[in-house]
Amino acid sequence: MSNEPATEPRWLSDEEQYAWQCYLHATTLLEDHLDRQLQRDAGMPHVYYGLLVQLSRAPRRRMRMTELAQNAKITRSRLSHAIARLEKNGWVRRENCPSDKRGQNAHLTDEGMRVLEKAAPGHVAAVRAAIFDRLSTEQIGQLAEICQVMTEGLQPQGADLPWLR
Amino acid sequence: MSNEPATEPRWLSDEEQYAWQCYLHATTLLEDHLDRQLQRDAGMPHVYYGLLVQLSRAPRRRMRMTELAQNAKITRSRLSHAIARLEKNGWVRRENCPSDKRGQNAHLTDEGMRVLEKAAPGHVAAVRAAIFDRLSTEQIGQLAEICQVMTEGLQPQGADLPWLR
DNA sequence: GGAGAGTTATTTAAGTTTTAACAACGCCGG
DNA sequence: CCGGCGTTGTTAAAACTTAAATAACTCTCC
Repeated sequence: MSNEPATEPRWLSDEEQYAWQCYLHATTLLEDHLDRQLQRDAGMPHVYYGLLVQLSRAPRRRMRMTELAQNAKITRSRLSHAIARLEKNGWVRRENCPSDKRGQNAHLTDEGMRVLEKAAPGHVAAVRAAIFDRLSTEQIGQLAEICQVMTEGLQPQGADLPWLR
Repeated sequence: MSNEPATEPRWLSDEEQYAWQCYLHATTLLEDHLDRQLQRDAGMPHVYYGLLVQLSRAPRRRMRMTELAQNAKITRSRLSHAIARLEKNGWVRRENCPSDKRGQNAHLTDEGMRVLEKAAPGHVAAVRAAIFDRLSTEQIGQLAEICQVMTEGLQPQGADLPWLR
């Protein structure tokens, strides 16, 4: 077993390097932008908002911690902290899972639902303004396609597909 | 001056919503992946690595703090902390700016350069494996184009273009 | 049934990021 | 020259994330 690179590393071509710069700039700017927008208008960062969205779409607004973490692409640890905070806000409550004594369900409260409904229009508007009102229909399809390919390569091996929709 | 939305919010279409999910998943997975890869192989997160890259490309491996922050798309505060950490590692050193007594130059040390050179091949390989070896030439162009459009809408108004390359 | 292995969720500590406030300096106009 | 205003970079405190360790529970297999 050896660690040295099998060959001279294949560097990025000019086009690739350029695309990579563009990608990094765009994604960090967007994430920052959405974080600020939501922090200002809803009092929480983007990831936390995403958790509420997930819960709002789940049956009975409840979801097991692990499932929620997987859907949101975050670690269980991070989720624990996040839910603790959201619980303090009164937007989520924890419940013991009846079928598995280890388990917890995160439950979006009515108040959490209200907060979400109040924040959603502004958030959608921000997302629109940053992306979908700027791209052609064609480009939106291309973006989805590209991101799918990326995800395939990054998804932990054997992650249970189908993973979206 | 009123705050209510002028009209019913325009929600995302199915295609847009799908693309948005794909985007969020792909970008968070990639960022996590690169963070882990670099943490493991180079002892620093992706953003910090990006700072070293910027410095390595600058004349005399030096750059003013504000300029570095702008290029890396992070706040000056965040940069201060980051440079403090990198300085502790011996990879960067601060120097007073001769022309402006308020200013500081971040200087990539020889040791920092070695760390960077050692980490670069693995990092490029990871980026390749996640993106560029999976996308067609056409898609790479599309990605760059899309990210450019996004960036245009997010760049702080009047940011001094031309901003890349 | 029970040992061993895997799963679920949390906790602790360390590291990172954000926000707001601040000190120090440069620049411009009177 | 000097007062006001903008800039540069840092800092303190709070918030957030990560990594590793842990307690409690389930599952598998004999």
